[in-house]
Amino acid sequence: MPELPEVEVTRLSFANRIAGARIASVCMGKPLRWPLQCDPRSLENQSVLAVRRRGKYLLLDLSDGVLLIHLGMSGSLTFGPQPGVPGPHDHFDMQTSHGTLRLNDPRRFGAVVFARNESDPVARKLLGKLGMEPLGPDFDVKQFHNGLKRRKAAIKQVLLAGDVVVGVGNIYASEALFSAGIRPTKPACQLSALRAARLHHAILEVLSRAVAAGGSTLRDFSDAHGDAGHFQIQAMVYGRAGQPCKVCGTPIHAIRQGQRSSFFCPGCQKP
DNA sequence: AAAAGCCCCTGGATGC
DNA sequence: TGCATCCAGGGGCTTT
Repeated sequence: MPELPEVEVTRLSFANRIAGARIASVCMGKPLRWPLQCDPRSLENQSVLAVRRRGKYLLLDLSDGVLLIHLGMSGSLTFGPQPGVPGPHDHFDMQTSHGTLRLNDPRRFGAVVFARNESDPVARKLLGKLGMEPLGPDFDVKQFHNGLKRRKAAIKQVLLAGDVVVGVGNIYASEALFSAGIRPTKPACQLSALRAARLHHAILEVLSRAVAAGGSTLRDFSDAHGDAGHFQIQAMVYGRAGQPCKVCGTPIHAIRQGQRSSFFCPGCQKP
C-alpha cells in the first residue's frame, strides 16, 4: 500500500496532533518484521516531540530516543481517541495523552524499531543507505543523473532500490517512467542527461501530486484519521495491461522485473 | 560494488 | 462450495 506519498500523508494526518503527547503504555501484538529493540515499558512517560519522515520510514522523535515506523506492504496507522480493543492485525498500540497510535498490518512486513538516536547502529542499518529525498531540497538533477550513470541495471529496478532516490515504489516507478517517456527496462546508465532530467521532473511531479491529492488512493489507502482519500489519482499505466494507452491508444504492456510487475506503453516509452 | 533471487506473511481474486 | 494457485503497494539478506 504505502509508497512515499501515502507515508507522507499519514505523517501529516497525525504529526501535529501527537506532538507533545506523553506515552502512557505500549501494547504489542504479533511479531512484526523486526523486534522493537527495547522493553515497551521503557517508552512509558516519554514524550513524542515530532514526527518526521525519511523515505518510507516515519521517525517519531521521543524525549529519549526515536521510533522508526515502516508500513511495509500492508500497514496503516491510525491516531485518535478510544479506538477500542486491538484487532487481530493490530500489532503496535501506543496509548498517549493525546490519543492512541495504532499500527494495523495484516502481512506484518512492517516494523516499529526503537533506537537511541539516528546514529545508533540500529537506525543506521535501516536509514544509512537511503538515497535522496525526492521532495526535499537535496533532490538535485545532476546528482540524480550521476547516480544513474553508475548503474547498469534496469532503470525501474534502480528506482525501486532506493539508494539513488527514496520513496518511489512499484506504482509510482511505472507512472513516473511513463510520464518521462522511458522504458522500465532501459539500463539506468544509458540515460542521457536530458532524459534523466525528464525523469527527475516526472518523479517530483508524480509524487507531489499524489501527496496533494491526499495519498494515491490508487487502491484503498486511508490516513491516520481512518479517512480514505477524497481524490483519485488516475494511473496512466499501472494495472492497465492490455488496455489502450490514454495518450496514444497502444495497448499497455505488463512485464516482470525482479519479481515485481512493471507496466509501460510501447508507443510512448522509448527503449 | 553491484546485480539477481529469496524470503518474510496474510488475504483477496481467480480458476478448476 | 471447496480447494489450489497466483498475486499484492517493500526491502533486507544471501549468493553470484
